[in-house]
Amino acid sequence: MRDTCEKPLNWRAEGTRAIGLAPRSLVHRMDESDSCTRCFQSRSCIQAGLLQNAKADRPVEQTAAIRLRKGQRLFAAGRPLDRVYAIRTGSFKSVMRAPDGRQQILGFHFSGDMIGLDGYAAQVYLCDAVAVETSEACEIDARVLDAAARDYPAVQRRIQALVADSMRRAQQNLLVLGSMQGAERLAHFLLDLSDRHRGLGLSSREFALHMTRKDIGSYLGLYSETVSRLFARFENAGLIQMTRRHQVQIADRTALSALLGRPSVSLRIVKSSPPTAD
Amino acid sequence: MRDTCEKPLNWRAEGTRAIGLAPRSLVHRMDESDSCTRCFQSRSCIQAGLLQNAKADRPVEQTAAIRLRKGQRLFAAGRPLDRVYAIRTGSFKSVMRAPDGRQQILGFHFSGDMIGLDGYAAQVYLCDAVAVETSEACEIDARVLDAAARDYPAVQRRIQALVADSMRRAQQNLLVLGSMQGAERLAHFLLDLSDRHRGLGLSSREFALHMTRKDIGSYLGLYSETVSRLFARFENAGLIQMTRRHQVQIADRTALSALLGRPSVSLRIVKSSPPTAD
DNA sequence: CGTTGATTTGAATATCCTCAACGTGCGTGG
DNA sequence: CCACGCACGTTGAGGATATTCAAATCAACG
Repeated sequence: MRDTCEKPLNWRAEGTRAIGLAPRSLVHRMDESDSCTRCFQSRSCIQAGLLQNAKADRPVEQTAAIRLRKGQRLFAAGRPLDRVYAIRTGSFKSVMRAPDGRQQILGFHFSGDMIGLDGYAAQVYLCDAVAVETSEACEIDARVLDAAARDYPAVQRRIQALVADSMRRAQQNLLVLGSMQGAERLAHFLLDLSDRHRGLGLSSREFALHMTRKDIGSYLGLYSETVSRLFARFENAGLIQMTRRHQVQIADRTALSALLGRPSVSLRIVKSSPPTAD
Repeated sequence: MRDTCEKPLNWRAEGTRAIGLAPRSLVHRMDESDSCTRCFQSRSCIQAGLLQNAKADRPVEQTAAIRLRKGQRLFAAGRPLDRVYAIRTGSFKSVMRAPDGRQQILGFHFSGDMIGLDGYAAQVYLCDAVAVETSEACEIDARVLDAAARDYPAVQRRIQALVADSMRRAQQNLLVLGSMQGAERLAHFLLDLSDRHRGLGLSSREFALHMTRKDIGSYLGLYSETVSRLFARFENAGLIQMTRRHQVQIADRTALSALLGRPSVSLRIVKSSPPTAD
């Protein structure tokens, strides 16, 4: 019943993780650097991850992963939820649009995350999903997923956990927006990203921020200028370092965490731009 | 199979509405002013509403509704979700506590609302539920609910819809906190309450705000002083009128709605406190 | 190499927080 | 029933924080 390849799969960086219950439960494994498209582009990895764990084997259908360029929309709010998506590469943002044109970014999603599940109960997408950069997503048919959930308790539980996460995340963000001020919000954001990157097996110390300052601002309830200034303050205070325009390095994780929990106590300039040789 | 009383039930004001799919689907009906405790205090109304609609009859267990005084807690975040609750009378707030002691109010809930369902997927309560005033709630055993959901698609759908609502509400509030300023947030809050009161068959023009200014502030991401000042500005501008300390009357709904969608344009004093004879 | 969009920086302003004092209403107990 | 105490609410003044508008800089891309 195995189909394509036998190589180890970098489950964490691929769509499979989204549903897969544990790496060892996957049928297919593949090297991180391997790009065996035949396997990646099929729905097989995901379903294999699902069904193998449920102690079943199933024939696998071949479908292409969806590729989106920056700014393109994966799904639109209000549409009936017929598929959910596992992000293979790149990143997406969840955008909510108010009738008056205003928009709010509800979250950012990275490789391995599932998106669309916040609308699972409503059976309707609650927000737009827009690619932050060129990205690929595996589509998972909602009916197939429902069927799997009906037949296999483990799958059912996994889906529930993912839905629960999106609820928890929304409520957590309410706390962030409702009772933190700028510097604290940004610190929280950076630490959250850091943790999630660690979860992906990537560096939690240095990572890319492909979204714009405006996007970060929308997510944090701030204006892009404010975000920009906060980044500058963090850098001056020695908390972070911008290695490139969209690449941040956590220089002092402890001090960043210390920003949480209390108002923006100090943020004194630590190094007044000493002309160091780098 | 019917047990206690045959009188018409004010479904809207009672816990039954929470799950009941439509008033006419209820087995038991009772007059609004009637206090037939035997029926109200039993789980029967709720389950009858559930099961009758699903075209089934079942024996009914007798359990008391829970009565809480102001400030008492119905359930606590982190505990396994073994029951959900339908509010019979009074009101509750959902409170999230951060490890650092800070707290954020996630929502207010009134008679007829179900609470606890935001943690349904997680199988754990995600927040505390605290009585805003003396209140009564009917408990619904999660296992009984699950069983009903398994057996009856209509019940399943109803629960999903309620879970979906709590998700939608959380996301909507993210928009409010993330991209509206004080006056707009309060206007939104008042209009939301107004609509919900209409939904309960109560006046959408005048209603009570039993929660404190501090609670409203926490919910809206503002300080109680700011909330107080905003109320004063609204009253001066002729948008609302405080009939009592905790009773508000929407005087100019159109103008209130107009506050949404754009920044706090004007809020000019309409009547400079003319010494009217009242 | 020029155009475009994003980002940074500056200055002025608005909003909201913070502290403090005072007023009000409510419940308790005399 | 009244007096008291206490929590809540209101109001004011000052300051911190974030917005807003404007201009300059930077980066990416054709």
